[in-house]
Amino acid sequence: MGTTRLETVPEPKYWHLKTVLSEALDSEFAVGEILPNERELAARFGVARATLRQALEQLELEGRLQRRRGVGTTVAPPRVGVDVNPVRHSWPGAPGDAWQTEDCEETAPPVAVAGALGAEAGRPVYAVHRVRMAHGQAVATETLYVPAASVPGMSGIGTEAGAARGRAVLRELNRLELGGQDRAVELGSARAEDARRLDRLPGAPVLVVTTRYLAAGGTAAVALSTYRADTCRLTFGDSAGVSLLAS
Amino acid sequence: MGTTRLETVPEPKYWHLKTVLSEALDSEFAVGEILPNERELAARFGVARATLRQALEQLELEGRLQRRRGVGTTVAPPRVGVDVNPVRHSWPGAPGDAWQTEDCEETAPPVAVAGALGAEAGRPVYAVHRVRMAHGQAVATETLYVPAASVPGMSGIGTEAGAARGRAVLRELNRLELGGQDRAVELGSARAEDARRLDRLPGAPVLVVTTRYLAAGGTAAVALSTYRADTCRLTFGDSAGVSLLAS
DNA sequence: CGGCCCATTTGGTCAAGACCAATCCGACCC
DNA sequence: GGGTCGGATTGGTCTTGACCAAATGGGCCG
Repeated sequence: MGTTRLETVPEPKYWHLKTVLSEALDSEFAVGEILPNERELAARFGVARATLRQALEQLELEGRLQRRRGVGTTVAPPRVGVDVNPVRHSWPGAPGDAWQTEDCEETAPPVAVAGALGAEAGRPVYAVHRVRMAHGQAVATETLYVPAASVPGMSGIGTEAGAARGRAVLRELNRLELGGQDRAVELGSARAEDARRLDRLPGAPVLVVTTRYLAAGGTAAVALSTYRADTCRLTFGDSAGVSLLAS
Repeated sequence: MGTTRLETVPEPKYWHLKTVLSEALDSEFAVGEILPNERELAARFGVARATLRQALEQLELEGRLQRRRGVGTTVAPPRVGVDVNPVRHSWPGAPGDAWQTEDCEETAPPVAVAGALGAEAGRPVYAVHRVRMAHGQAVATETLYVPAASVPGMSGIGTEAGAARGRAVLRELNRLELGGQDRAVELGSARAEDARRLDRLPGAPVLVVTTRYLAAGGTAAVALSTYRADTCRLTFGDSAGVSLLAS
């Protein structure tokens, strides 16, 4: 990464800058390596720091960079493929399960959730909070909403601790005959609560996955999952889901 | 939306601002309505224009707003659900097909694509370019890579026009026994070419879908699709994929 | 030695102002 | 009537400069 000056070009400076940096990342830096700090990079390219940051933000959005206040900007490893179609036996307690149940509360569901649950609207639900780990870091949070009426075996542990109670809900739900799933994926920004769990700043880009678990009687449960968009590639199906983005 | 002043808060101003604006959008604005311009909004909230823009960018990322230079900032309609699991008969020519084939070229595939195609690496492929329409606007672009050897019936129309040639490739591909698909979804930023087709600025956030079409002999084709992240909610399965994000 | 504290480093936030470029629309001319 | 030119409007880009907050690491103190 030399002391290349930007010329007057029809395209925005930050866009050109992003291209230059991207090529430099490919050829001159190793994963995990730390870049010069923003003030020095800006000076080296002859642009304002704000302009440089615009380029860095794009690269971070694409999962090429990782920035941490007080530490620096490092080259990010390739995105990790995360299967959103976990086979049934990978639910809590089973081997290979990457989800960690953290809490469970009995509450009135948000309106959107109540609507998705159909006839069960307005009735109390269990909200089970889970976190998904990959490579030692949290990559996703999830809230699973289960109508209380669907898991009748729960009455015995009404006041138990959150995590254990959540595992019990999932165990009961696992006993039901589930007829399939129904998913949607969209872009969102992390709420303060999710950002904290994912070790990100509020507003960080996340992939929001909405799942409906279907049963004979209708919708057995719905889940709202948020995956770190910078580090995750969501896969559907058996393979690892090769990325063609490098092309 | 009154002349509310921001107080000194522990959270960033743009974050608070985003919350205030978001609530105002829910209660005081209709879809399609145009907001006051950025300079006036900034003055009204007593912040710098850059700070206001940070809040607007977040809201645009979440699909709440739509901004167009020279026009203004308008309230965006809810995201449109787009099924990425099109049934087979919806391929070109069939009724209900939202894809429009635009061009087709015979070329050497990018390395990432060659790798995904396995044994066919290095061999020439057809690159079919398509655009997906929804509600009268382009919401996705796609490049489908098919090994030339897989569609032998093409020799007769080698020099034909792009779009017609592309449709022929798809028709031939459709004759093969396809064994299923394999998908991955990740966040990306629109390349200049895709941005132009999607009526967005370069770097706009997109959902990148990588699809492998499987056949008996291995991978029959791969597709790289980019969906407008601001306007699309990708759905998998039969239902419309209700969004719980409003909660 | 062990733990606390503080200066340094680094990215994050914010301000004020300038100019650029896409768009729109009315005035004008043919 | 219809096309064309030109300002006015609006979001997009860029600069300079300042301060804030998380993280680190070295040094001091018990």
